[in-house]
Amino acid sequence: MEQHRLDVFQVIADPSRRQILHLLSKDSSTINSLAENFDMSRPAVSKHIKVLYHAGFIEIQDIGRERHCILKQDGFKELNEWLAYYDKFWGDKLDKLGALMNDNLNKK
Amino acid sequence: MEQHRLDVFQVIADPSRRQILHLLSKDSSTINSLAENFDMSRPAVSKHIKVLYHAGFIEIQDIGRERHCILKQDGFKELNEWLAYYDKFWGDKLDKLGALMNDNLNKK
DNA sequence: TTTATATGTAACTTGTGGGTTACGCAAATT
DNA sequence: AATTTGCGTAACCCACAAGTTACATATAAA
Repeated sequence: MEQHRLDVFQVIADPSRRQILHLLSKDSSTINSLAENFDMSRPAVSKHIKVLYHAGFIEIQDIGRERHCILKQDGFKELNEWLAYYDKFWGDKLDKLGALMNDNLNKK
Repeated sequence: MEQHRLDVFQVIADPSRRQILHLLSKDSSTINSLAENFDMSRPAVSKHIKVLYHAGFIEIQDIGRERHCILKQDGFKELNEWLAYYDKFWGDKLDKLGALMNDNLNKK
């Protein structure tokens, strides 16, 4: 039900959000317990959670009045694909260099 | 001589900058010829170039009055490392799931 | 040497993202 | 039933990033 699909690059641009992801990689936790790790207010964290959720970085399980945030892979995939394109670019560049060196070796 | 080391996440958060990187992956080019691909003014592109440069995404060769921009790997590395951490996270998670399934199989 | 080109930069404007406080509500606790 | 807890949201503020225009400079072309 994550409608708007935010720009994942924008989403991870914020250091606080990256730290939230890092915290959640250690242990999934609720919004309040996440907020304890920050200077900012609890509503601010709540906003970040909303953003992370809509970008597919976390999922949320409502347990009573608590919201448990759990890391989710979807958001990362888009980033991985973007980087893969450039990884390929660098790879190709190396290949071409290698081919060139081979050519030169064969010539003499 | 790239002094300040900008936050690479912030840097790639801008869609225009990502498009510049993409254009440069096709062909290295000057600032003016880059600007032709955009609606924004030439100075705006110039600024983006500066940002990309200081974050290690491009290098620049001055040829006469022209500045040739070439893709550079440094900036991407930091992103790769960040993502690698989470890739490992997902990998480990799968491993644990696999171990659990194995345990269950052995029990019966 | 005059003109055109390729660029950097300063000064300014503006939209918006990230913060706040104040409030409301439902689920627990007492 | 009253209170506390965990949370969402609305309304607001403000710094800043990203754009603009105007100007300066160095190189190339005429």
